[in-house]
Amino acid sequence: MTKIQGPIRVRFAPSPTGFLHVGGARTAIYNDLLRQNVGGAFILRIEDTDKERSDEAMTRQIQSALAWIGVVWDEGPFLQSERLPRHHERAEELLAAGKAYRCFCAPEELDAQRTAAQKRGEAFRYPRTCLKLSQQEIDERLVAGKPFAVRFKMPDEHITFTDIVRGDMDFPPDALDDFILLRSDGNPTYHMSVCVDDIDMGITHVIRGEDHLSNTPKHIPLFRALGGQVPTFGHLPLILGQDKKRLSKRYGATSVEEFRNEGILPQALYNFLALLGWNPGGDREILSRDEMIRLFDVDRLNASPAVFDREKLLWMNSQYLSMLDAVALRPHLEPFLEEVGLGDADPARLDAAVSLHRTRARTLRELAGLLIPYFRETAYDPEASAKFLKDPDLPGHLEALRDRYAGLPDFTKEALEAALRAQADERGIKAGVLIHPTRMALSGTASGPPLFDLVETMGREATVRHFDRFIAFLRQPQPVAAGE
RNA sequence: GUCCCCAUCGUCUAGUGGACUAGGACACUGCCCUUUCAAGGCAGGAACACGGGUUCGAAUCCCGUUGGGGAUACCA
Repeated sequence: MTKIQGPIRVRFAPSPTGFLHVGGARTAIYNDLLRQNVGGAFILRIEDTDKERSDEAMTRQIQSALAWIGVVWDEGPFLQSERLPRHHERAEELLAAGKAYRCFCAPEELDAQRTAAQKRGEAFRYPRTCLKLSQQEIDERLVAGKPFAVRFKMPDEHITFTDIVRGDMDFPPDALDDFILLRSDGNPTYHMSVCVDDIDMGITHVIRGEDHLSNTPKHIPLFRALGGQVPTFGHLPLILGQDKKRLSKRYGATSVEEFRNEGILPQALYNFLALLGWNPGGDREILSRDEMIRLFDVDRLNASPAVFDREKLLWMNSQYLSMLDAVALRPHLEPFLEEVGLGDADPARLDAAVSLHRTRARTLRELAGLLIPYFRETAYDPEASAKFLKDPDLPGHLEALRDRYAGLPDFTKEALEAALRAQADERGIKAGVLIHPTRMALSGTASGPPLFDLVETMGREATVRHFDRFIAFLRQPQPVAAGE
């Protein structure tokens, strides 16, 4: 297919009726990749003309979600609501030029006709009742103060265009009807607003969701009637849920904000969403934004819908967690540290602990949870600690090990390991007999990073304290289970 | 209902008429590594929706069926 030549002007035009959905985010990402790949400008436009459903807070929310995920826009945000007079003005021009006409038909009447047509198995098209009105009839209604909408006079011809992702499209004239440009309250409809804005903003490429595919044959003649350059279109397939139906709340998080709160890294979400419907060629899947920009090619955009796979997102996030070092992770981790009460923990120790645990967590929230034992006493996992209670020699072993560690000249993992193994030898036991309870004493769990890394990072003082506490735990009278 | 779009492992995908015994990734299973848990390495099971064509040859092109999705608004 044809290579897209820059500079181009693309736009992302969400309506602020909710948090930024992953589908919207993906659309923004493809616009971002295209814009960065070929050069030009990315325009952010907020389609807030539906005042009842729009919310200023959501507008800010969408911007912050886009910024967080790493989408860069060059112009805007422009609020569509502020351009209403302009939309109105252009509609008046179409009316004056005879490219649009007033429709006095009552909505209820049209609804009835629509239902009847559907019953007969036919597609309903506005029968152009009001197009046939004489000037005199129009004037009479105007004088009588009859409300009217303004309809676009659709040309009676096939509308064809080449969609970037779907190829050649052809819509026959009987599939289209004279849609409304201006409502009877004078407000422009979505179709009117988008086309006027796209023209005024010099948009050359419109990459949007598939739900707009059937709007495109309406928009193309409108662009022409308005004397504007018809942009190139590309319609992205939808993102589906596990049941292959449109992604919905039932499957958990669907907005960028929710993934952020769960502890997904922005790089991971960007990467994951970009690959949901686009393939850069080759087998690599972990790619930075810069690499994706370099490789981006609309020809490799998929036309079939994709199911959103949470598991794979989590996997990708864990890959990013492992790739980034503790310092790079710091700003992302901060809110989650606050959440678990580690907001003012010692940074050096925090970084050391993060390096030990990053490959063991799938989300930032999980990672923060794994860090707690380094700073606070935590409960011993009841199931995993139960078996240590059965060994009467264990408290003695651990006391000796504690004393050895307390007096160790250098508290390094090599020295710690040598000391532990030496003690095991002296006592004629296997190293594992000491290793496992020591891990439990320090972290409260049976799993985690290599033990001596854990001990070193914990530090001498805290280690000794943990030993004391665990020895006391082992020695306390054990409750006897009822019935035994 | 009508119009439009889509169809490769459970999922994301590679594949653009012969190199396909259909490749990779997630998930799953087994093995290795190992003080545990991860990570990593190796191996395994797992797909061309169905039916007709076209062609010497079809996952790939055409038609139909089925399934899924979208649009059918004075919502965006």
